[in-house]
Amino acid sequence: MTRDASATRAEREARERIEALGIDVDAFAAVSNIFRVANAVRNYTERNLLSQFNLSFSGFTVLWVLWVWGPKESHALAEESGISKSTLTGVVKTLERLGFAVRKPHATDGRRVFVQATREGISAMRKIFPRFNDVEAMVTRDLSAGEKEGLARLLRIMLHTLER
Amino acid sequence: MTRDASATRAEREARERIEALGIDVDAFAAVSNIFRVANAVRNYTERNLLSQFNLSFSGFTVLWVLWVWGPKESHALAEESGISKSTLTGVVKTLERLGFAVRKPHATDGRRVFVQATREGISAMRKIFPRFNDVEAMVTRDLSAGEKEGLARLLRIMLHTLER
DNA sequence: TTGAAATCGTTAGGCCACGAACGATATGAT
DNA sequence: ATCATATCGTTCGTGGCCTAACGATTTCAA
Repeated sequence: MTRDASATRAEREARERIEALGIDVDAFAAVSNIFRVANAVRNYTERNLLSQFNLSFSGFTVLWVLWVWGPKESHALAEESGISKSTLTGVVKTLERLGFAVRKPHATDGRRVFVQATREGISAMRKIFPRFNDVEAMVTRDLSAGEKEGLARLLRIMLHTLER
Repeated sequence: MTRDASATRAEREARERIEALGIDVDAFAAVSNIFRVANAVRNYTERNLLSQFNLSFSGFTVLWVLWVWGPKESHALAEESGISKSTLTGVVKTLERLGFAVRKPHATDGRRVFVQATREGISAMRKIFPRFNDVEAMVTRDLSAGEKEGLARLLRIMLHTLER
């Protein structure tokens, strides 16, 4: 069968080892599979796509945010990218080295810094993003459109739960 | 409303910026939300639970695998934990320093190494895992049991797709 | 108007992440 | 028995990732 949604061997093992402890097995299955999929997709895209552009997954994410939102201040860029500001400092340094982004000082506030994508950064994203989306389509190819929407809906509920 | 599954602002922005490019928007929404949730839950557990035991998320994962499966050879342990063997070397070093795991040479093959959890490692996992599961239950608290199962099912389909 | 407090991005230190290359060991063909 | 080949875990180099602490700057109250 093409769509094998039975529990993996790891899950069955875990279930046996754990059953006595009063564990919420549904929550465990849902969350641990989120980690598995995220990890697998991240590794796949880094190896097979992003490495060709010398981009890490985080570098790609940050550049993507800059592409979609336009110039952003550091703290907002970090938050939107899901990384800490100190990590962002390093990532932006790498993006600058690659010629994909630049830092711009704030006009009136000497503490603040804008980051914006360069023309090369934009141009690279226009090449990369469709291919990234190809990977997204590939990894979800055994889900129907309705299932993809349902998946996204459930995940958004979780995000909303986490944001409180 | 308690369950807000409408698209986030980021998603709406992205959609506008992207619509012209022939992108698979359902795949995009599904996959990008997987990353968002995984990232958020990982950060949450590292900050609020694992840090108390000096464990990183990877350290926790590896120790969890050892707890569930018993002693494992390095390559299998790395694979099951979703990290590379070179990363595993470092993580096991940390676990050894914490007293949570030990390395055991293979009886007849000088190249191979077993890793196994110590009594302290097992004891720590018995404390940590229920609390980890509490977090899993918390982040999925706005999903019904059926929705959690459905979520896990869709993710397993994706894993199966990726494993080919 | 000066001095405490808040806020900004960066740095420092530690661990984790990968691929590539390495030394040690084992295997298999001749 | 020997030598090429394969396989194992580790090391190396580079970069990402975090928190805590820092200097620089701004804000705001006295």
